[in-house]
Amino acid sequence: MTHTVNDEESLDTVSQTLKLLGDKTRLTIMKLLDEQECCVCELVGIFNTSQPAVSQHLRKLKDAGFLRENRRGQWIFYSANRGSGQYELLQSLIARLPSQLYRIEELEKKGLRISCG
Amino acid sequence: MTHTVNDEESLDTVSQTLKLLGDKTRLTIMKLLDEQECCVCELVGIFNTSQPAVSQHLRKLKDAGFLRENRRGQWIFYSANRGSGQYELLQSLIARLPSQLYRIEELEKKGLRISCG
DNA sequence: TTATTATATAAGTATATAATTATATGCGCA
DNA sequence: TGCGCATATAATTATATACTTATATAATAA
Repeated sequence: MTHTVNDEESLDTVSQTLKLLGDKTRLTIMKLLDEQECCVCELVGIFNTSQPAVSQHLRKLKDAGFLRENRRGQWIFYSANRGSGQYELLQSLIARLPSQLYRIEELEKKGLRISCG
Repeated sequence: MTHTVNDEESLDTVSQTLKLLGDKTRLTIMKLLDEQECCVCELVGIFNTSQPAVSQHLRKLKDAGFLRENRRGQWIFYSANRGSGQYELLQSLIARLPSQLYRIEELEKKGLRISCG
């Protein structure tokens, strides 16, 4: 058995995934969205970045197949796509991270939670 | 139990590690060096990059604690540092990748192998 | 010692990435 | 319809990253 094209693809796929998750904001977003569906404005309230910055991170994660989106009225709720072919890899990474649910609780204290879901 | 400083560190540590390994060349280097100790000139022969480029990748990996170095004469041999605190994370990633030993075999065929080790 | 080989580092350049600002789109409601 | 809010996209700017070229360091061998 020798080197195959699939081998190369595996290196490409994994390195691209790691590059995507090698950003602290995106990694945190994935951890949180694996625990709890959130809309964009909640994520904006949680992270110290602008709405476009959050949108752009979400776009990259969605393009890679890591997110599901779910519109309800004017809000778009995002959550981890557990059907992604890369979900197991994602899971093995975020399982190491502390829960981010406390961020949602902080949002609630500030009255910024969108609870229409 | 609430949010702690360690939690933040975990997010920082993991995201930095993923950023480091989110480069295809570095990821491949780590896979290979986990299987087989190699010197710099062998890695230069294997990857299509210059010697300084390889050196710079090795430096980053070494700074992160992922590599052990071992000088023998004029050669410096690198291998995965299995004692790294992050080795388990590293292992969970590279275990998914195909063996890179075929690259060593190709080197041998070209007569570029440093077999003094 | 000098020459040669292996490796590292520094400086510069090119490219990629993330963030901001500005604008567009889409939905709900008066 | 028109307005306000949520989100997305485009364009720009700032920053980070990877690579190249040039040079320095270290070891060996003549």
